[in-house]
Amino acid sequence: MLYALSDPTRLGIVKGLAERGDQPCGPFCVGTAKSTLSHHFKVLRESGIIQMRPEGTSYINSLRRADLDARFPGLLQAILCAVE
Amino acid sequence: MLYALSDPTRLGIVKGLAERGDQPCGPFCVGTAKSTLSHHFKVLRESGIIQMRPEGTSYINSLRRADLDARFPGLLQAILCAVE
DNA sequence: TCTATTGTTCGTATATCATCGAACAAAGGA
DNA sequence: TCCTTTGTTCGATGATATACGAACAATAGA
Repeated sequence: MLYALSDPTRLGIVKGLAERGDQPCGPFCVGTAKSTLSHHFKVLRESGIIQMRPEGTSYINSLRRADLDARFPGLLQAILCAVE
Repeated sequence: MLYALSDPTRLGIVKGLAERGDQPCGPFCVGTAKSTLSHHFKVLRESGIIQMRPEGTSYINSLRRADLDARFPGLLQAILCAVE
C-alpha cells in the first residue's frame, strides 16, 4: 500500500477521490496518456485502495475507506491530512 | 517520505529502530551487503526519517519522531501499527 | 605504528517502474 | 448498423532503483 501511494500520480488520484468524491477515470486524464492512467488505476485497485463499479458507459472509482481503516487504522487519514 | 518507507528493507530498519531503540547500522547487516545498507540509511536520512550521530567508533541511528509528527501528524504511528 | 571496526563512495549490472502510442473490447446512442 | 465514448492490453523505451564488490576514510585500541 505504501508503494502504491508513493507515486505522485496515484497519490493525486486518491486525493482527488477523497476531496471530490467518486468519479470516473476521465477527470484525471489531463497531461497523462490514457494508458498510463489505466495502469495507475490498476495498481490502486490491486493494492486494495480503490474499487471500480461499472455505471452506464463508464466506471466509477471510489475509495475503499472502510476496508483500509480496518487493515491500516488511521493510515489513510494521516496520509490525506499530510498531502496538503 | 512514503517513497522512503515503501521499500521493505527501509521499513524494516524503521521498525527495528522503533522497537529496539537507537542503534548503529551493524545489527541490520544480515543478509545484505554493507554498501546496500549504507544506501538505505542514506535514503532514510535524506527523507528526514532518521538521523545519525557519531558515537565512539560508529554511528547511532535514531528515529526523528518529533519532526515527523510535526510534519505528518499520526503518519509514523499509523504505519508502525500497520506493520505488524 | 599497525590492525580492526564502521560506514561511505564508486562503478556496474540487473530489475523494476512510469510513460507512451496503437490496437482492442464493450456499451450506448444516432 | 455505424460511431462515439471509456477503459484495457500490448509492446517498447527511457529513467530510476536495488544490489553487489572493491577501494577508501576515520576512529579506537593493541
